[in-house]
Amino acid sequence: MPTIYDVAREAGVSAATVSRVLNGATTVDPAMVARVLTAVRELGYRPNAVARNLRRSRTTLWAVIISDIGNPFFTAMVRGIEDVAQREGYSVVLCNSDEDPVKEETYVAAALSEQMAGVIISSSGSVKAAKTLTGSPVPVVAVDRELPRAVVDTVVVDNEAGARTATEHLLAAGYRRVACITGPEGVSTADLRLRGYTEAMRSSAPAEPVIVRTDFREQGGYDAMASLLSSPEPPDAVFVANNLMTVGALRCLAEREVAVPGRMGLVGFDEIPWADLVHPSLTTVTQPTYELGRTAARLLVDRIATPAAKPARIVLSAELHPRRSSSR
Amino acid sequence: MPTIYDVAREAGVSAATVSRVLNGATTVDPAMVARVLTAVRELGYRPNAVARNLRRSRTTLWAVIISDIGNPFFTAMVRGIEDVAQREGYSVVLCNSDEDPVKEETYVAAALSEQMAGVIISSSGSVKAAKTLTGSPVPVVAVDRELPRAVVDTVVVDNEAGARTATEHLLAAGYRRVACITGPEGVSTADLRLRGYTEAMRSSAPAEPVIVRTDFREQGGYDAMASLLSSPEPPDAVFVANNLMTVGALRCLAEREVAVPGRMGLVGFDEIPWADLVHPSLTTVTQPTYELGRTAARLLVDRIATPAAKPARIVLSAELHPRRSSSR
DNA sequence: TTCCATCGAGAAATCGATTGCTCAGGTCCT
DNA sequence: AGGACCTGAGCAATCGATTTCTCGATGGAA
Repeated sequence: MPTIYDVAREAGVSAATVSRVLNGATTVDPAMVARVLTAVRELGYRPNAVARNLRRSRTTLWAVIISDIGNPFFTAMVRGIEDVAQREGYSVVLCNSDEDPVKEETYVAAALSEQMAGVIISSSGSVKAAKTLTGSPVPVVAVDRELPRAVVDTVVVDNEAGARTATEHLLAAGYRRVACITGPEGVSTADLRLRGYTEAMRSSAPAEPVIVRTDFREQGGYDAMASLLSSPEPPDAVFVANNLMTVGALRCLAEREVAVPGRMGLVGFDEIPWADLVHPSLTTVTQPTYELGRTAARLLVDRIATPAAKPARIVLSAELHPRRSSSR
Repeated sequence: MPTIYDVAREAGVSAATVSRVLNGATTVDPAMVARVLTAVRELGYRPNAVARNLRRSRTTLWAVIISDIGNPFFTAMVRGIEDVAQREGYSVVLCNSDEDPVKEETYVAAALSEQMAGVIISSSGSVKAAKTLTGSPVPVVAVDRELPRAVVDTVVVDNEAGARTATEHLLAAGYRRVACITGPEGVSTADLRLRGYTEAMRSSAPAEPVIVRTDFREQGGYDAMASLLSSPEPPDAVFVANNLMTVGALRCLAEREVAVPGRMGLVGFDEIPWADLVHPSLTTVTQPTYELGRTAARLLVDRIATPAAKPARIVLSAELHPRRSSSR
């Protein structure tokens, strides 16, 4: 791989001039510019970004730390982030923490070591990772999930309201014993969606709340639904706090031939791809996923520009999409 | 951010010793090791990976360039790659080319500039990107799709055989006018699956092959199916060459209330999440997705170890999963 | 013609970590 | 006791690009 010195020699100029041609471009004689560009082309020179980053002590990489790359919700969000990043001249490095706090900490450490220009994170709950981030000078934006015990730029949806609406929707449809399947404690979306559910139940439900906590995965939803079904007094409807768990729950119901929505009503949080094509079509609370990503990216751009600004907090709204699975 | 010199001063040793403590660990007095580690902890020192990479002239990052991050097939594959990478001490940088050759070229250029340790790519067809890669010293592995006009380590499934099986399955079920919806010319999976279909039609079909080319997206599948339906002599079955297009096709059929499998048989290539829960459940040709990723990652590890070895070519097999959408 | 301002380009320092080389001090053998 | 050898740690070069400083050349004004 040729270096800037090879180019300089080939063009008969100094390395400084080559650098100026490729970056500043000001104050360089057009004839030299031409010579340099020719040399660059002939040698197939490609600047060493590592050396540049070291000298400039900054990079053009963003670390985006999400908790499940298999979840279409996150990948849609990432698209929103990417589109902004690209326009602003940044590249996105996607890190998949897999809902594992230890992996999350590893990725955070790597992002800092690699001198990333910024971090966008959807926390899987590691307080240590959060502390490391806030204790460092790197700009951070929390998206979808709050960063535990930290005050940073944040973009979320109104999880509580969304969950309340979903639960009330089930109650209004005539379901009585509405249960809730939610995610791990300490993950803000799990806790807030649970709170929305509990509130709705408190204020208007004829039955006590029934809560199952599990991970945010398909298998978790399956298992949770199985345990609900085998309880002495099974619910007649369930509000499920994320998309993959909803699919798991539905699969469980399908396997056991429990009629949905006849014997069991179902509402899920998050968009589910082809939710309209499954049988029955799924009622969901959808979020402006792409917008969530875009907004987070914009906040990060602002934060990089003015590191001292007061942290922003943006709450987008979630919307109920009634379909078959909740209609009695 | 403290540097290695700050640590050295704090511990009363030279920077070289700090480096040796944190890396080599050989030939350092235990007392000094302790002093250094204490200083590291107290200062919250975190080695600057950029500087290290420059000095070592190598990194521990892999660029994984895929063509659609929204496609669950790719994300599953990425998991396989990640698991191997993690075990081998590499981090994975995911790059989403979005089926856009220009974006692909940009990412390839970035990977080279950033001195990535290796590249795993599922080409969206850019010959230029392929040339750049093979003309560079960086280890490359092609996965899922061949790298155009290049001889590199490759992991694919037997697309031709899979497509042939799928088509023969439809013919055996009694469908006559079987059409094919496939992806862009120049993308190996699109071309090979088409060839498998054509072979099956040649050898045993009562009707002429009907082919629609589109992109590998859901909307593309939708549009392709719409155009097939509005042709003077619509097919009675369709083989669709990837998962997202299959979903698009199914949505089109559902909207127009074309009975599947009654009036139209359907088989798709690639795993489709909850293919068993949609209505009707979808017959698919599935690939060992995770294994594809793992194998590619292993090849990359080998290639990095022995750059001069002869390129390997591994073909895994795809398997037909008959479900409702193709049963007459 | 001389002097000053301006412009353009090179020399060299720099970013932070790694590593080859060197050398001091101690051990062991003869 | 003297010399060979080994251990452990520091000095300084190095990776490749950027950027400050410096200086020569040019042009315009007096």
